Order: sequence, then structure tokens, then C-alpha cells
Amino acid sequence: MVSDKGMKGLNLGAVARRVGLVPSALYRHFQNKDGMIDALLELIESRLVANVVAVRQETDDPLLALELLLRRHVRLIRENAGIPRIVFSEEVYGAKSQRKYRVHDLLRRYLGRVAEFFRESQQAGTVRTDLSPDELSVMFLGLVQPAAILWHVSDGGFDVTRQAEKAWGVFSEAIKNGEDKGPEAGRASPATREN
Amino acid sequence: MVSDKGMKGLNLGAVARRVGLVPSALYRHFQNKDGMIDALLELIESRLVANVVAVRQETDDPLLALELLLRRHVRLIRENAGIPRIVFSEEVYGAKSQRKYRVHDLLRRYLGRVAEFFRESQQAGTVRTDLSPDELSVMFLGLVQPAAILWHVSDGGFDVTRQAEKAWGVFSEAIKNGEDKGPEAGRASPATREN
DNA sequence: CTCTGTTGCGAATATACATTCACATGGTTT
DNA sequence: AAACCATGTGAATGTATATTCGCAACAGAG
Repeated sequence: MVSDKGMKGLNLGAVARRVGLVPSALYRHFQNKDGMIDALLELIESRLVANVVAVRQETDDPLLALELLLRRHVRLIRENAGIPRIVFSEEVYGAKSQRKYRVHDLLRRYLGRVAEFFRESQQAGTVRTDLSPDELSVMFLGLVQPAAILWHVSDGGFDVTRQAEKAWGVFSEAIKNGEDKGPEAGRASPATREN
Repeated sequence: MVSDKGMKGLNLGAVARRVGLVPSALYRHFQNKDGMIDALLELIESRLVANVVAVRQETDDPLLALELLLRRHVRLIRENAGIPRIVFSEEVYGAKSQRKYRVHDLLRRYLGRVAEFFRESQQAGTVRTDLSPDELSVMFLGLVQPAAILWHVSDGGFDVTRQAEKAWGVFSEAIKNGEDKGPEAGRASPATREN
């Protein structure tokens, strides 16, 4: 429903119709509309976490895991275009500070898991150590986010998948720990390596 | 007003109070609320364009211009936190397709100008030519966008400026046309250079 | 069978908002 | 001074939507 009509289309009447009930009946299952949105956020977080867990099982290489995670992420938001619209909607991170912090925590937890992969890569020596895992995780998010927005406003005309692949290519090359990198940027792992 | 309360806070009553009028008086200046939002979008676009024009005057080096543009962009959204909230709000790119395409055009025009800098850099030989200017412009947008969102949901606790600088560092190094880049990624400018 | 808790329904209520309209005011033109 | 135009006002209207409430159906426990 959110994919089609946005958060505006997510009113109790429409939801009730969708599940074959009458608006007031929804109050038997949720305290109020805010409760519904909270449940939605939990659902979304579980999807994101599921992706992290899945790629952990698919490979032991943390850098490869990130690439797989990126692909899954793209697929997730392509198939559920409502997810970004919910997470970044006014209803959610708008006025009410309580909900805003919920989203903040959601993002931080997800990015925390992403950062974990970077940390592992750094310890394995495959990623430069002059960038913090937290910073890297935010950059990682930046690989898809603008593409997703363009995809949405262009009504699916923009190729998110391709853009994400390209961006990952540039990004992963840039952060890899090669001693023959750039002139003065690639002085990674001087004495700070721990592994 | 949008910075504080989000698009929800942007109702005619509040706007009227802010400018010392009564709600109905606003209809002497705008056809309706949609007209107001359209005017807002125009204002925003003019700000973005102003930044592009400004950095053009500040330097002749297109790559340096992009760095300056990034800084200005960060400053713009830090000082006017409402801008991303307007551009990415439901009211704007939600249901009504007409408005959605307006935002699409706005983004495309802005990114088009960004892409122009990349094109020039490629012609000057300072940027790899195996990535299209359009792709690069989307990546450029990705340098700030997630940081801006984190900054917002964290109530200003996140350091956008720092994150953007770091991301630019990684990104600009990665796209620079150095023959001593990575193993198999940096084979830029084989015979496709025109300048 | 009766009691009780759960779920659904329809109607009523309240609220927030955009929008319209008839009228007032004040400056500018003729 | 009269006519006109732009701008502002207050009241009224309509609509969308969340929420509450009393009542009915119904299933399972005793």
C-alpha cells in the first residue's frame, strides 16, 4: 500500500478494507495507528537483519559479504519500494521525537552490523585502516540511497542495480588495502594493524 | 518551519500566523497550498543552482569545484534542514504524479550540472573515463545524503561535515586518473581520451 | 448449558485542515 | 471625489480521518 500511495494512502480505512475488516476492528489488534507504524518498523528491521544473517552464512569473507549484502539490499527495496518511504517518512521521523529515535536506533543497529564487516575486513588486512568502520558503513549506505530515490521519482526508470554495482566497484577498490594505491591517501596500515 | 515540525507543521494556519496574516489571506498570493509548495521547490532549486554558479566562479578546476560544491551543499542543508525534508516528503513526491516529476526534473537538472563537472574533468584527463559522468554524479550525491539523514534523525548529533569530507577523500582518490591505481580497476584512459 | 473473553460491526464523535465567500479597507488612477 | 484594484478579515463549509462506544456473534472453559 505504501509503495503505491505513500504514507498518505496508509489510513485506517484503506488498511481495514485491505484486510477485509472495518476500521474500528483494527483497534482490536493495535492500540492505535502509531502502534501499527511501530509494528511496521519492527518488521522492516527484521528484514534488514535477515539480510545480514543470510550473507553471514553465504561467505566467510567479510568484504564479499558486504557486496552480497548490497545486492540483497537493492533487491529488498526494489521489491518493497515502500520500505524507504516508511523509514524516511514524516510520520516516522517527523514531529514526534520518540518515533524519530526509534528510526535512529534502527539505522544505527543496521549500520553497526555493516561496520562489523568492515572491522573484520580491516583485521584481516583487506581494507585500509585509516578509515573507521563507522565512517565506512555510512559510505556504504550512500552507495544505494541516492540511486533508490532516483529510481523512485523516475517511476522505476532508473537502473538502481547497475548504479549500485558501479558504485560498489569504485568504493571497494578505493578502500582495499593495496600498498600501491594513491599518492598520499593510501598510506594504510602503517603500524596500526592489529592482526 | 519545516525544519522544526516537518511538512506536517506546514499548514496554512501556521504559515499565516508566521507571516502575520489570516489563513484565507494566503489565497491572495498563492492559488492554493500546492501552489505554495511549487514555489518552495523553485526556491530550493534556485539555491542549488546558486551553489553551482558560485563554485564555477571560484575555480577553473572542475574537480576542485566539485569539492567546493560538496562543502556548500553540506552547509546549505545544515543551515536549512528543511530542504531535504521538503524534497523527499510525501507531499512532494508522494501520490500526485505531477509533483513527483517536478522533483525528478529538479534532481536531474542538478545532477546534470554536477555531471558536467565530471565530464570536464575527464576531458582534462584528471578523472577516469571508464565511469560515465551520470553515474559519477549519482555517487557524488551519495556522499552526503545518508550523512544528512543520520544527522537529522540524531538531532544534529552526527557530524555531517566530517563524514562528507572523509567520503570525498575516498571518492576523489578513487576516481582520479592515476596510472598507479589499483590492480585491475585503474586502467582508465586507454584510448578513449579526447583531450 | 452458561459464563467469559475475543473479535467484529455500525454509528457517533472529534479534530484538523484546506478552501470559499461576502465584506471591509486603503491606496491609486481618472 | 468616484471608481477600481489589491489585499486582508472573519465566518462558514466540506472533507478526510482517527478514535470511541455500545452491541452482536462466537468459541472455548467450567
